[in-house]
Amino acid sequence: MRDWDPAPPATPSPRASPRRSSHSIDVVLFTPRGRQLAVLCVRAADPRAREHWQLPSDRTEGDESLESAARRVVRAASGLDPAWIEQVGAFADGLAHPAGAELSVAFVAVIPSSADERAAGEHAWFSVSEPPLLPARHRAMLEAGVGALRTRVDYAPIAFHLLPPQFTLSELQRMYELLLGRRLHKASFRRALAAARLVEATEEWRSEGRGRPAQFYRFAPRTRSGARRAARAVRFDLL
Amino acid sequence: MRDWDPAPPATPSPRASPRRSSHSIDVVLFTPRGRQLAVLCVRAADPRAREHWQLPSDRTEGDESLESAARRVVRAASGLDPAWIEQVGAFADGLAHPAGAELSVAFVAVIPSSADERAAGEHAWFSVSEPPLLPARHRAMLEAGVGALRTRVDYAPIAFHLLPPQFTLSELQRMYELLLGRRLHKASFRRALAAARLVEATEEWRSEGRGRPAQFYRFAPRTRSGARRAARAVRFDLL
DNA sequence: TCAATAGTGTCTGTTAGACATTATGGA
DNA sequence: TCCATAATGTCTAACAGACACTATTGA
Repeated sequence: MRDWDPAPPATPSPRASPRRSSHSIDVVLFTPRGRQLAVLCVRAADPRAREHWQLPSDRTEGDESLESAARRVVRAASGLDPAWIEQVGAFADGLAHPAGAELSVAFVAVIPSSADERAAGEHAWFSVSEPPLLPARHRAMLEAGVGALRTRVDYAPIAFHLLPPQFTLSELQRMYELLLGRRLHKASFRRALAAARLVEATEEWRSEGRGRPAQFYRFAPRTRSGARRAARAVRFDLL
Repeated sequence: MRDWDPAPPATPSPRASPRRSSHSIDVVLFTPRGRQLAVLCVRAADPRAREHWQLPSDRTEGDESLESAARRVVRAASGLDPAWIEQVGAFADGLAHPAGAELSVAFVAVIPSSADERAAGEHAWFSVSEPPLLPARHRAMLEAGVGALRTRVDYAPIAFHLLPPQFTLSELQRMYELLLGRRLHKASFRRALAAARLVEATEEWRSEGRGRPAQFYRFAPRTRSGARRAARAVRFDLL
C-alpha cells in the first residue's frame, strides 16, 4: 500500500454555530462492486495534491453521539443511510490526520451498491485491494476497517442488509464471499444456513438468466426459543 | 448492575507542564482472583461519595501514544506492567465521565495476581460479577472490556502471560476458564493444546498437593512453518 | 445438444464432548 | 484403604469439505 503524509496538517476551519469537538469522526465506507469490496474516498482539498485522497470525515456537533455523527458522514458522502455501521476504535499515535484532528474515531459502514454512486467529482470508489494514496491515519483505519468488517460478518446480518428483500441463495453466498474476501463451499454454506433457520423460501423464482431458475428467499430469522447455543470450544489461534 | 452518574462533572484540574489532551484514557484492568476475574477500581475523589468508584484514568501527555498512556495508567494504579493490553474503543454518547472528559478511549489490560495488590486505601479489586457503583461511562467500558477480553483469549497468549514460566496443564486450563467465565472439557482442552504445539513439557513435576503430581510445561510456541491454517467455515451466529 | 446455473446426496476425515479407565501421590 | 488429582483411551455425534450427480433453463 502506498502512503502519503500531508506535510503541515491544515488547521481546522473555524465554524460559526454549534460546538464542534476536537476529535474527528472518520468512516471507512464499503459497498459491493463486482466481486470485490470498494471503499469510498474523497479527494484532498489541497489543489497541489490532486492524486491524494482521504476517507470521509467530520466532527461531532453539539451533544450528538459518535455513531450519529458517523451516520451523518455516511449520508453526506453517499446519500444513503448505512445498512450497517460499527465503531472500529480511536486512532492517534502520531499518524497524521488530514484535518489536523488530535484524535480520530473510526467507524466502518456498508451501503448496498447503487446506480447513483455519486462517483462524479470529488468522491470515488476504490477497490480495497488497490486503495489510493491516503494519509497515514486513514491507511491504518482502512486496514482495521476491513478486519473489523470480516470478523463481524458471522455475527451481524450484514450480508442480508446489503441484498434486496428477496434474493437467491447464490446471491447470498456471493455477498458473503465478497465480504469475507474468499470463496465458500456451496453445500456447506447451504447446510449451515438451513441449520441456522435464517431464511425462508418464497414462491417466486428468478425468471432471467440462462441456467436453471433459482428460488427466491427472504431474510426471516427464527428466534430460537430456548434452544441454547452450544459454547464453542477454545481455539489456540496464536501466531 | 447498579449505576451512578456524578451530578456535575468536575472540571479537569489545570496542570502546569506538558500539553494534556481533552480526551481521557481509561483502563479496565483485570487480574485473576480465585476462580474469577477481578477488576481494579479507584475510590471517587468526591468525599460525599465514599461508596462510589471509578476506573483508573488519565490524559495523554505531550505526543504520547494512546497505548503508552494506558500502560502508564496501569503502572500507576497497580505498580506492574500489563501482561496484555488492547484498545476497546472510544466512549462518549452522553454517558457521564467522572473527570468530565468529552470523550474517553477505553483499554482492557490484565496483570498476574500478586501479593502486593495495592488494595489498601483508594484502590480495590472487585469481582466482575459484582462490580461497585460506577459512573455510566465506566459501566459501559467494563461490560465492553469483559467482552473484548473474552473474544481475544483465543487469539493472543493472554493466559500464558498471566502464569509463571512453568505451569501445569490444569493451571493453564483453570486460567482459560477464569478468563472465559465458563468450564472447559479437559480432554478436548489438552487435545487442542497439543495440536497447536504451543507448550513443551519440562522435566519437573509439581511436588506439593495431595493428588498425583502434575508435569510442568512451558510456553514454547512452534512457529508453524508453511502449515497454512485452514480457513474457518462461515458461522451464522446472528440473534 | 450443449453450456450454464441451481440444487442435492453421499462419502470421508476431523473434531468436540461424554465417559470410562489407569496412574500416582497423600491422609 | 480411600480419596484426590493427573493423564489418557475409546466411542459417538456433528460438521466441513470433496465429489458427483440430477434438474432446468436459454442459446
